Amino acid sequence: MQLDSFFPYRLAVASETFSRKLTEVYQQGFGLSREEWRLLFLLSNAESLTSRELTSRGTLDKVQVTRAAQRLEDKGLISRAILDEDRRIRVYQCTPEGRALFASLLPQVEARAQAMLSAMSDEDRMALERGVSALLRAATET
Amino acid sequence: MQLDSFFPYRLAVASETFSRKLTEVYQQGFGLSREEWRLLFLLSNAESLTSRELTSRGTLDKVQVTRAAQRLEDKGLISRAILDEDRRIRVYQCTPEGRALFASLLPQVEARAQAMLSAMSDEDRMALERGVSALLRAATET
DNA sequence: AGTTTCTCGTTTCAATTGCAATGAACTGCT
DNA sequence: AGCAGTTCATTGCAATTGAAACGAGAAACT
Repeated sequence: MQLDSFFPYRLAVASETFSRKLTEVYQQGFGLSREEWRLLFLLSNAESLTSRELTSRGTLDKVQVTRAAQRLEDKGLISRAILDEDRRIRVYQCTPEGRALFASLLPQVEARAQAMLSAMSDEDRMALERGVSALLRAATET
Repeated sequence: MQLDSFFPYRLAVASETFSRKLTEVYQQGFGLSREEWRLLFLLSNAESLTSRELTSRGTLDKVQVTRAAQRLEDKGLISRAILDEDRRIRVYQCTPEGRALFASLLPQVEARAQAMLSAMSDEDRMALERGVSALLRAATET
């Protein structure tokens, strides 16, 4: 068995290199980590989200949310408040700066992704899309 | 734009969860990290490999190789020697214990992977295989 | 009301990682 | 042979991460 013909390995490498090229964009663009990027992504869509919602929607546990949110707040990209009904829970919200940054960053990230995907044939791209969707289902259920 | 319809995100999540389920096997089986697993994989195929070859073949840089090899050596799974022709370079080799462990671990890892993949239809699985191969090419070239 | 139990977010501490610096060993040039 | 530059692996240090512990707040039970 060769390592580079071992499917799990190729999947990991493919995903890592793809991901890394995208990370470069928001990393160099504003020093955002992947966790911060994900939170900003989620928050820029919604009016506001609680810590609870952030941990359930994304793939981040509560510690990661705390830390990523802390940094985003330090950078002035999101705001953090205490929920009145339950004073344990935090409510996060994008600041205008956060929304502006995300709005300028998203097209760049998408462009970078497109650049790689458009190096593939239409059939390959469709196969990838289909395969990943199926894998996502299978891996989370199994 | 929804995060969970954003392809790069779904790819990352799919790959992470898939990878994590495999990691559990050699993690619980013998406390191996992914880097250690990869090195063991490479070394169990070859008679011996130099540090130089390990860094070029795998996705690990020289620091990661040094550290993963250090741990594998501590566990008695590989041996480390100095190359005569060039005394800077290390030659790594699986010990019998290392080979035995790998031989018992690989089927388990493969079984785990198969369990997830067989939850997919044949068409989806083929699409995934094809898509990932194409992505691997595209992402490394672009 | 008071006490226990549970659910949060945050903190703490140890382990891991990434990057730059170090030192050993080789190469090429004079 | 001797020196300058290069290529290795390793190490030191700061930043990141993960897991357990913590403390505040809510819920449940008496």
